[in-house]
Amino acid sequence: MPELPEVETTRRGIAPWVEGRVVSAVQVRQPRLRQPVPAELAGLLVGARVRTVQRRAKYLVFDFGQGQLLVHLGMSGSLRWVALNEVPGAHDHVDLVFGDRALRYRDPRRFGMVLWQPLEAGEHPLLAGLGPEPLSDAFNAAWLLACTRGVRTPVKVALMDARKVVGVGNIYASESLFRAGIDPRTPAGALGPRRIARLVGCVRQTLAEAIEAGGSSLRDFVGSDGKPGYFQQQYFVYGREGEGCRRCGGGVRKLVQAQRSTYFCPRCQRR
DNA sequence: CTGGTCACCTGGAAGC
DNA sequence: TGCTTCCAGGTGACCA
Repeated sequence: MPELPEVETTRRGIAPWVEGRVVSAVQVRQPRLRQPVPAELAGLLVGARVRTVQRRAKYLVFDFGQGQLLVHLGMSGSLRWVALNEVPGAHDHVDLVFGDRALRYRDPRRFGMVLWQPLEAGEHPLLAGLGPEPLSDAFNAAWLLACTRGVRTPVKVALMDARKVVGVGNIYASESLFRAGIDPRTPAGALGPRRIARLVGCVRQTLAEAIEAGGSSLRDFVGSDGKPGYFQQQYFVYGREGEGCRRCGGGVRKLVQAQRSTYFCPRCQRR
């Protein structure tokens, strides 16, 4: 997916277009996403007005008053604001139509989701139990320290645990740990208050800078205005195995943790 | 509870 | 050129 910065960039890109507008039609070409797109989606949304477009973790939350449309972009999803007469491609699975324009959901790998949560049902189960937003005050050193005590999981894997903090994906987990000077293999519970505090700051800084940069330019991501053009962010370590560390010049190494690639500099990052 | 593994799906790149 | 294999931004479900 788009990691959190891409989701936030998408939100900022589409919100001005869809907020306040009324859905005139819904087109579902492929309902088989990670979870099925609700069959009654058109009946629920046609005639309803988008109040706000918010984000919780990597979910986009379209508030319609009587309920929320949750959109998760999975690994390869994107949302674009298109002219209705633009011919949909093979992986353009869902359109929310607003007059002569549409919000078009594309997702080649179909790991994403489009879900409906009625107002009376409260918080969606997938959102319940999520940890704090990384850029909120609730994600602080005291919290991370508390929820890593006794945890033997490598800190990189722990950072990607949504119960501890949401929105830290595979790229930014490696990047944050590089900035913090922490070896990704360190058991989370072995980090003391000072290093935990440093890590919290580095996570926030890494994500904030990426959002500022407009998200990273990745193969499947297309800007919400239709231009495929966020500039590629310069990563410290991600995807740079064998290349020189930008800080010390030493070789960046790659290892696999929990079936995901981790990149780090063994000289700059310590246990 | 924790920690580890698997599954879902397509496409692009690398390898032969 | 063409076929095969590997790998990719996520995360819920399942198991010991």
